[in-house]
Amino acid sequence: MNLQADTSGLPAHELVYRRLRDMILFGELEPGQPVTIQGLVEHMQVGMTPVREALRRLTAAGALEFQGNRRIIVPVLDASAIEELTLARIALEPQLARRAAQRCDADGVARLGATDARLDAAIARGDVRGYLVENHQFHAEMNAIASAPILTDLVEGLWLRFGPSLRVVCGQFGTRNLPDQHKAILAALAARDPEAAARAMRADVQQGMTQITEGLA
Amino acid sequence: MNLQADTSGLPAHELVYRRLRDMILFGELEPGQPVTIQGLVEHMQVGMTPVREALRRLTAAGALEFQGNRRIIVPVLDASAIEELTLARIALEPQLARRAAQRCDADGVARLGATDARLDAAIARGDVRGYLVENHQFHAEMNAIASAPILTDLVEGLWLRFGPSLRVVCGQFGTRNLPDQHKAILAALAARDPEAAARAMRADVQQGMTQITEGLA
DNA sequence: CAGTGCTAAATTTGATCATATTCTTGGTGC
DNA sequence: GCACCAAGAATATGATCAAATTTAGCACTG
Repeated sequence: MNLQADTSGLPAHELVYRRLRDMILFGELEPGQPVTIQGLVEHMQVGMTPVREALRRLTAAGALEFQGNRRIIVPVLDASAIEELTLARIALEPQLARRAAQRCDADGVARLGATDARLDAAIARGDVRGYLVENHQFHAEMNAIASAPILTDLVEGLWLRFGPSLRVVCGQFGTRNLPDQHKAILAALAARDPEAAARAMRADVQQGMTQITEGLA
Repeated sequence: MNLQADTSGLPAHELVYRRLRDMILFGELEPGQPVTIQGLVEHMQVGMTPVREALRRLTAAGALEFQGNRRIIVPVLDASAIEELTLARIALEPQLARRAAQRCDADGVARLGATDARLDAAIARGDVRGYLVENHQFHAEMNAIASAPILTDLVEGLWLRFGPSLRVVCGQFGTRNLPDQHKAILAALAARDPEAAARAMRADVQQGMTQITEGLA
């Protein structure tokens, strides 16, 4: 399982992008925090051109927000943003689960099961970052099985938008009280039942987004 | 009606982005065509940094495709890409129509009606580019009424993905045979009937994507 | 002798950086 | 409280380096 897929030879702007994306997804940046080009230039030991390109990609995806005044910040989600994100996730992610159930083989179920076990372990030891990483990994692996690159792209963009806020909520409550529907999803995939997979995913999304809503209220 | 909203004072990378986006949406680029940084630098009389940033934004949105070899091309859609785009549009755009119907006032209906009239005029005079511009404008105005910035962003990204291919299809058949559901959408908005608006939008999307599928077959 | 395929030089294109310029902002004096 | 000035940050350019593609030359084979 090679999470850290060979980074040598990749252009600097790609590496900066990935590091920033992980920082957003896994909670090293918090909502409202300003992100400066110069700060990243120093922090990452690279010129400003690659930094600028990475920031453009992330602002284009909505993972960062461009304030008119040449300032960039990590977006702060209001109630209506959360509502839109919920709507979009519920519209898209069950579709991916459905496709995954149609294409999943025993090997895929096994890999997802292993990821889910690592997720449970992270919860058990109270490891917030581990939870965020494995939870994302679980969904990413499922999306890979669905082999729908465009839908997966869209969904990844949504995750980037709520990543920092999810981290805030987890930071408040720790890893207690983090129920998910992963067992039901796994069962549906193993049974090759697309509709059950879609239903379980819908429930998982709904549950996750409710947590964000309540945590930020 | 100020389409060309004040461009003075905007940074060069923003202007390059908008020009490129319009070229993609309204058919000045065709699927498979390579897009080079240096070419754009000459064509647009700006330095390479702004061009690079605009290209990163567009590749992040899926409007352009990054070939591993440092080359960028306009994406060529295969059947499965069209299927995914159709799925995503049907999942999202009816939702926007529903919200628009809930928030639309008489003024909004009037503006949309005017845009649709210009669209019909463009079809009547066989103006393919005019058709593409006004068709996009119609949907953009409706999305503005829906006031759901995140969903609108997502949908705009989808349009960027199929823009060049839509242009190819229109180029083949001219503006004959370009039916749409705009009259039904307008009626639903005027009647403040969210479900009818969603149904009509679903039909409009389905119709448009079917045309692309058949045109490229 | 013509055609094919390989190798290497040349050209084109992309990536990065250092630097100059412009804009925003926060402080200072009136 | 308002105008002005200085500091810092973002924007934009051109130069430089690296990588990839194309082209040209050459040998080899049918």
